[in-house]
Amino acid sequence: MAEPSIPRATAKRLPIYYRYLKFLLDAGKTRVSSTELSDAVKFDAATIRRDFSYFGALGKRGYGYDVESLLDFFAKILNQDTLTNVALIGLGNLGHALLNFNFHKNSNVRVSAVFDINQELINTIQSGVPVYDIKDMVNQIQDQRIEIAILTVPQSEAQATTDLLVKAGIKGILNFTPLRVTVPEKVRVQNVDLTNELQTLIYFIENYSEQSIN
Amino acid sequence: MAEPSIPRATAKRLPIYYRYLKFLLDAGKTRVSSTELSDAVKFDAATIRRDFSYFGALGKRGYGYDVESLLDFFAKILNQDTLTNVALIGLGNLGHALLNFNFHKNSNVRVSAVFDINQELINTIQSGVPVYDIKDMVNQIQDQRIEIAILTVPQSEAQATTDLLVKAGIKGILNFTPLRVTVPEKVRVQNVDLTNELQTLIYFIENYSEQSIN
DNA sequence: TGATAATTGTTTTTTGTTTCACAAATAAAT
DNA sequence: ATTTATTTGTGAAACAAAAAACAATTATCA
Repeated sequence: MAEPSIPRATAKRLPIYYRYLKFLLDAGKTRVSSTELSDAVKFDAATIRRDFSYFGALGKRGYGYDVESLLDFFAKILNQDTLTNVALIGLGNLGHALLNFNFHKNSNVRVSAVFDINQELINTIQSGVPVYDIKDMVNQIQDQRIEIAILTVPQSEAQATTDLLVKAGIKGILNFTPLRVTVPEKVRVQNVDLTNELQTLIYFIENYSEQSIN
Repeated sequence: MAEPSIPRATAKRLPIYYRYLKFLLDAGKTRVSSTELSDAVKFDAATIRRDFSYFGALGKRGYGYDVESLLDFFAKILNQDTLTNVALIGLGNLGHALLNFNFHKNSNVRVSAVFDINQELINTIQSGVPVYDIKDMVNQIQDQRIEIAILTVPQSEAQATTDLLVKAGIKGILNFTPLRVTVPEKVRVQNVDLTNELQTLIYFIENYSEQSIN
């Protein structure tokens, strides 16, 4: 692949562009300007043009961007042709919700294995996905060549479970626990901290007047 | 309050500091250094010292920070003495999970009202919280003086529901829908986009070698 | 008590990101 | 055909955040 390494801030916006372009295509739109995109995705139009320009000249001056070809381009960039299997670790409240959350509907991601310690769940199929004993996690992840895990275990188990994931050779963890887990350099962790999001929102409301946090 | 307006990046870290300090206090620790904090929360020690210094000289050179007084300080900053009631809009998969997700356990936040369109749920109590008809949302939110909403309705309803929330005078929305909703300046939106988080994680794994995204 | 080690608070530097502003290119209109 | 309106792509400026570096201060220990 070896794309020219794009700024991180840009990389985080790519899936948002992709999703909205898909929406536009479905809606039958053939062209779109950076200003229109800006209205929809709420990033400054200049930011959008700059983001796109990292990948070359994708638009046409005086015209805008061709929806279909731009979408095709981003599909390639984001590897939308390849299905990514992810493991879900921990089938509590949030785990269940994420299992039913249809990642697959708008993306190339599918939960293909669930791990838990609850004997009642182990060896059952939940929402179409097999549930395994967490004791078999390392082997299963290796056998199934899964590289991404969604972590929704209790905080107290977070580090130990992460260590197992690392041992299994996982490359990325979407961490829903409030613990900031420790991993080797090569493993990437993306934290989703719901309590934190809410508290930050409250803090901003109480202490700032202007808009937008993201 | 009118604190000297702190950088946004710092503000986002405050709840994380707060939570970890609470953990330290519970564990019986009386002092902590920026280096120790750095190990736990994964921000550079210099960043942590800088963050704290926006609030004055909270530490002691050669010693570190006193856990209890630092915690007290952050509790005030984050208004931890006041309970914040939030409304949950939409009781689907994710809504249920968030209702059972114990925000209250580590924070001053509580879901105090749920709104949905499902007649089977309306006027029942779910996980200790009353469910109202979404038709009564504007009135209820105003009567109960709720200022924050968690939005977990289907994407197709997201903008219309947001418009109602704005009408009801809500000040902040934690938006779990993939739609980037449009709101007036004064209303703050924090987007939590799960598909996006996963796709970003995958993109980073495939295209970058170094660590950490947040 | 004096020397050494630890650790903060802050200045400076570096890095990263966003936005402005406008020339270049194109499309649309007359 | 020519003019006018649009819209990109990008250099430069502005802004924001992170990290390095280190003086100042305090603790600890011999």
